[in-house]
Amino acid sequence: MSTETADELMDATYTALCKHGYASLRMQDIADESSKSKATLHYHYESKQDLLYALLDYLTDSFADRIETLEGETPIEQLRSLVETSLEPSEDDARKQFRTAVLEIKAQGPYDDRFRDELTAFDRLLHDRIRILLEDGQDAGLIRDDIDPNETAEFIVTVLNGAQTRHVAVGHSLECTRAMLETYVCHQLLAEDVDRTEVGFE
Amino acid sequence: MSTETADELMDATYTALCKHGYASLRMQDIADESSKSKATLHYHYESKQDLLYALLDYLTDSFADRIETLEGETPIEQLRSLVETSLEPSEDDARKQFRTAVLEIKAQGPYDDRFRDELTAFDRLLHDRIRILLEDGQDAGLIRDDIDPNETAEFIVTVLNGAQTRHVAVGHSLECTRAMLETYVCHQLLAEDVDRTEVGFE
DNA sequence: GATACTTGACTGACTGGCCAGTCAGTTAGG
DNA sequence: CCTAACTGACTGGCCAGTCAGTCAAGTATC
Repeated sequence: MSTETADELMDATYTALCKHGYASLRMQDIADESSKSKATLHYHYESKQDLLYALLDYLTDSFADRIETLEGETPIEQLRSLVETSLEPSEDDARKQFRTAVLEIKAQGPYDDRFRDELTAFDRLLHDRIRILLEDGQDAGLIRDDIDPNETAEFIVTVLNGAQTRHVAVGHSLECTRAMLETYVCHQLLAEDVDRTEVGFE
Repeated sequence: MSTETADELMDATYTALCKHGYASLRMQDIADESSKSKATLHYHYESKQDLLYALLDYLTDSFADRIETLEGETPIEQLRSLVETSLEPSEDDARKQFRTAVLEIKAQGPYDDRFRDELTAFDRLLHDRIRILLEDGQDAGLIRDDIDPNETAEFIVTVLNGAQTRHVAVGHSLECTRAMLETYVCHQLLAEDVDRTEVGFE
């Protein structure tokens, strides 16, 4: 399969997944989003599951790239940027639909080993990135030395997951969680002698 | 329909939902868990969806009862008890399977108004209960006056959601989140002049 | 107290629609 | 030619929902 075709199919799968959701996603929906027929999808991919696994790989890779370089001078600002990306409001439907599809897939984790592995990779990427930001923050004297970067990163990842789940399930505001997380970072994590305004706090 | 039959069908639906998950739940699975036939389920309930809506009502009611009275003398201890119930480890599979099914249903929120309404009721029950505990804690002088009980309750509900999502999706430990939440309460919420040992902190 | 009628609960067997996956081809580039 | 890419038409399994009936527990009628 040519790279263009592969990319086209990944795009089509992504679009169809967002549009229809995981549960009611049909191979025909994916074909409809591409220039290829349903039979062609089966020609390139063993099964519908395989196609979805390929999409998850693809998304994980692009997520890894995206969190590599973050906006902001200090680790604190970079952390803020990471959080803002994760909790960016779904003004257009597209983002919320994607988050919904991801949540559907998360709920399939226990039934599908491959999904769980992909989700675990995703989770770990995010966790490790945050842990490193916290460690960098400690090295720069911006973050208290008495917090555990590992556990704190776990906590932040959990909060991000919670915000996304509630956003999808009950329409809860992402912004509300973002604000609480900002407060948490400012009061619990920031070293006492740091000038708040220097790291973007009011 | 007699109350016994109704209860039996709710039990059967609950058991089948946990055993098979939402996505692959068939009417036959539910019938298999009860003494009735599949056709009887359709006799009592318009559709499979209706049966599930009835189950959610049933579960929401029993959840409301359960959070009414919480173990513990002080609001702090009661909050701890509520958190522990929400994050009780899934030593037996049953609890994890139920959490998985709930997550599957949460991910259906955007596609099903009735589900979203039920989920919203559930979310609000939990949020309001926590808000009241925080307010009681403020009245008793146990919790800082400068935190907003409403926003803080939102934050805690979000953390609980996140813990459950990660637990289901990637098998992340619930205990780990429980511990971080304990620290959060102790450092961010507890009033400064409170003797930590009096409210169960080490 | 026997007979017929009614009704609610229940069921086995069936149907119709849906959809992943298959297959026997066609087409185009090398 | 040969092969990889591609396709329309088809198939088989699955499952929610339907239907024509059974059955037992009333309840009215004589």
